[in-house]
Amino acid sequence: MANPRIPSATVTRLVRYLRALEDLDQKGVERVSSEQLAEAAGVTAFQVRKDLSYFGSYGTRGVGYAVPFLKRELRQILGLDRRWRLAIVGMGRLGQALADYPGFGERFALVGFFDIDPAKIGQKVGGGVIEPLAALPQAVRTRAIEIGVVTVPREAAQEVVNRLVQAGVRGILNFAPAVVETPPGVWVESVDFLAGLTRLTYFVTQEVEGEWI
Amino acid sequence: MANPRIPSATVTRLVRYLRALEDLDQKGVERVSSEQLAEAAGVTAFQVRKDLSYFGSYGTRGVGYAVPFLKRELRQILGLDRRWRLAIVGMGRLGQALADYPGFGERFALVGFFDIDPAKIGQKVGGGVIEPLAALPQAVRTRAIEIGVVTVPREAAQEVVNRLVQAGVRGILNFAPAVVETPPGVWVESVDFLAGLTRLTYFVTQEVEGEWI
DNA sequence: AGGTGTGAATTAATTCACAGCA
DNA sequence: TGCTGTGAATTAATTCACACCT
Repeated sequence: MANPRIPSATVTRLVRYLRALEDLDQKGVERVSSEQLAEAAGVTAFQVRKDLSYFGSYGTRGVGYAVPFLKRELRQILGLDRRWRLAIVGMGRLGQALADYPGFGERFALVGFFDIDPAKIGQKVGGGVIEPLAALPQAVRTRAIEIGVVTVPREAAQEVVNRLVQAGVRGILNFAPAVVETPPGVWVESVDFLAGLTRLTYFVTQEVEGEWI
Repeated sequence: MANPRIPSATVTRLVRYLRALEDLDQKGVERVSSEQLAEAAGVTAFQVRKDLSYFGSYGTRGVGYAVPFLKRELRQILGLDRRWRLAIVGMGRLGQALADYPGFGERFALVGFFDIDPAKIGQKVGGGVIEPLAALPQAVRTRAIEIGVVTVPREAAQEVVNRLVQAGVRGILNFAPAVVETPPGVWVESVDFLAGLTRLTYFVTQEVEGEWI
């Protein structure tokens, strides 16, 4: 029924299941089988059932899963049943793009925008104003910021992460192409498109050489 | 000596090793042990040695690895010993940010920028001009485009991937928060920051509840 | 009959221990 | 002596088969 130890790949797949369920829900579909959900998420039906079974029993035998119910359950499991408070550090092009990204709205509140460049301080972005990095510690406390989004250059990433950790955030979403360290209890997820692109060149190269599939 | 079957996690780590080696090389370091390289890449020394051993023997027992040599070897393994030709489809904010991203220069040539919005056609970006999507098939052929970068909204992603595949690209770097399908022989890597952010909320939530580490 | 939930079997990835070479 | 390279052991993840419920 509950959690012995969840494979982290399972968590990644839960996000896909949730997206598939949101699509289905929007189309008015009320029930899915593991087979259908698997199809929509691009995995196998075994995988779907096993993944869900780590967290509980959400389906009905002989019937399938109720879409709105499973959607709600997955949201809760993934911690999306509340609004997280985020700050972005590094208001270059990427930081600004994120500040204006429409997909944030519902589940995330962008409540801080920081940069070290004096020329940027005071500029308006998304729903706020760019502040100096020195204002971070107080902002994290007074605005209850839980997650820091790091969009600074590679060289500055670890230093910014340190400051965020010091200020008291619980998690970090790192966009810099760097391996950053955090103490236990502070989680990091990295989004690294250059690494993705390089994996791609590797696989394409292998395939071209035809040495193995 | 050579490849029985490479764990895909190994390929991901090779990218980190290469970055660490580039840092070390820049600092003028000429030799590293697996211990030092592991430290720099944030993994264990066992891992480094095992990962490298899938591809060959690059070190000297009792001494370590020669930095410039290993760097070159990893570049070759990862397919970075040549310049790849890319096109970006979807010239919204993210597409434009990528078009101007300085990190592309050396190993990637951006040779096409496409959008479906007539208002965008003809605008200048990065090193080129935005063209209509209808011009894609010919461009892929005449400019030998190998990789398509997809920066369109979620709903349009699969359709654009289909067109890129049809046009003849070998790999796709997908930024849309969607699971996209390709036929065998065409590789996809997805870069999905919303998925990353959701994994983060999951882990932080678990930690807060304190049920398991 | 139909489809979930899960223990067992299989396969994959990581960790370890140490032989082997400079 | 020191550090790599790798088979063997361990641990983790995936796949499967089927008992079980509606």
